[in-house]
Amino acid sequence: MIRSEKGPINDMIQVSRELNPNISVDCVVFGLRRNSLKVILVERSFEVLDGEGEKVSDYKLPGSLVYNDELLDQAAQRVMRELTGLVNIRLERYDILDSLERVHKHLDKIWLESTSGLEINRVVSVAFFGLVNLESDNKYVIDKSARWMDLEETKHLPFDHSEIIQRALLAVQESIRTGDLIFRVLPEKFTIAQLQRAAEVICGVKLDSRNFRKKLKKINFILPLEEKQIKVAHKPARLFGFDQKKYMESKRKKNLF
Amino acid sequence: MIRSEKGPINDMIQVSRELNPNISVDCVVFGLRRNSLKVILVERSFEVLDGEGEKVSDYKLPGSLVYNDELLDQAAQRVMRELTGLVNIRLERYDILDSLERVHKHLDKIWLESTSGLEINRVVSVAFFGLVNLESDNKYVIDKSARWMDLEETKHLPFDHSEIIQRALLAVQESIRTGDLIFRVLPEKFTIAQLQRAAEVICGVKLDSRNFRKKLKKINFILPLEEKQIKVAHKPARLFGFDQKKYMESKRKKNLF
DNA sequence: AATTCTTTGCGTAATATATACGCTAAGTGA
DNA sequence: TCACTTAGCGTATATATTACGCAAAGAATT
Repeated sequence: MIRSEKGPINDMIQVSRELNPNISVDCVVFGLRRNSLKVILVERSFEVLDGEGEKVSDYKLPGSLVYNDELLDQAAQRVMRELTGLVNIRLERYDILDSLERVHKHLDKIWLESTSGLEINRVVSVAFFGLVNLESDNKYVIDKSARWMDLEETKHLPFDHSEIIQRALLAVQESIRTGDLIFRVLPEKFTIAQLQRAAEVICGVKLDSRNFRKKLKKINFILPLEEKQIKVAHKPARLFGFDQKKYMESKRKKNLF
Repeated sequence: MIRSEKGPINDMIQVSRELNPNISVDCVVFGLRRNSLKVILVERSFEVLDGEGEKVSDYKLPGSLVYNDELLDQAAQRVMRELTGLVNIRLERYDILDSLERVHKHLDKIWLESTSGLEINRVVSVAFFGLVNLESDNKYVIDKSARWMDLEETKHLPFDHSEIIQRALLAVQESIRTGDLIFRVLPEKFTIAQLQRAAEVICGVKLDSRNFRKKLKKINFILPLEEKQIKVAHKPARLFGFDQKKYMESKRKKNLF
């Protein structure tokens, strides 16, 4: 029926572990560049052996069925490791996809069945998002079969993956506003301008640097350090740090009505 | 092994539909009373037939495995209909429970297996919350095997249901702040005081009525009507309405940084 | 009919937060 | 030394938030 050329999922089936045919995870990992947002996709390249031997080669989100003895978070980490080579990306659940027509395209169904070795009838997928900085020291070099893709190139993906990405972007933007997500794409010591640029690119807005600075000064989990930038062709900026503990405390307070 | 006395889940298995042994839903439906919040639980009453024939009778959240041809939202509605008699409760997903130890108590496992007729190894559960007004005209009369329970009585439930309820309460409070949830527990035409009391009970706070009124006046999807209360032993209050369309529009705008 | 009671609903003043934008300071590189 | 760029402070204005005083409107009571 199908022959997988370098089917990534085939490689990850280990003896004595059972994939659950009903539960999967999909990961939407955004990569921040200076002026754009990328998303990581993996190649799906296979040949349909019935009929005319149609060759298919396209890209999809990294995802997989979940092992029966595996937590969803673990499955998401495994997917990233096995399909892209990235480890320890912080991932968060933001959605559950349960439509009965998720695997409605014939090609998608036979691909899934052949790579898993299971009969697939119903797959409920848990969606995760993540965010990394592609300009940082950690270069996030990924496997050959994976690619950092422009968001514009993700309009026509297999399954419901285009839709998943759209919703992930909204979830990331929301987390930037209210959470600590933005500090994950900053170096440990960062300048206010770096923080601002990251927020601007991810949320697609332009902010006034003077007011932005003012606002940050009264956030108590962003602490000014004694260090400054060096060797920059302008006034060197002060470096700041993110205080995890104080962040956790300030999270508790909620403004009700 | 087990004999179910009036096992509610037994009654709902229909011919020709298959329950999926890996996916379940659990529903946390809060009921608003004048001064307290209740939550709906269903009776679990059965007799273990091995050993000493231990009798068990306790309460749990309404929940069920999901049919293979059923959406999660449909499953949640079915659960409420079949286990409590309530229909058309608005329910929202707020969590996924995937721990491997969810069904760690022996009693819970044999109960689940006997009522479903399936071997249970791994159940990932999707949690829903809902909110209804128990003081409204619609009395929300529920089946005999279900009960509106005080939150304080839900500390030691089977499975991980106590924890699920705690998290549901936080999700409801958050939705009250930002969403339209509160309008579902109000009559179509309501006074500002009614809205305030609902918010106070659900969120557990006390608010200044004069400032509360001021705040609501500039929310453009809460429209003042020409009607007033009658036959109340005090100055009659103006009635207000909720404008779904305007609410949807105002939802789009987000304040970024 | 006058009085009392309760809740509505407007107003005001003090304080805090947000926004727009001017201007100087501090480095590197020419 | 000068030009250039970004950092970082200040100020003025508008908008929100909070605390609280008080009159108005109906029903119930006297």
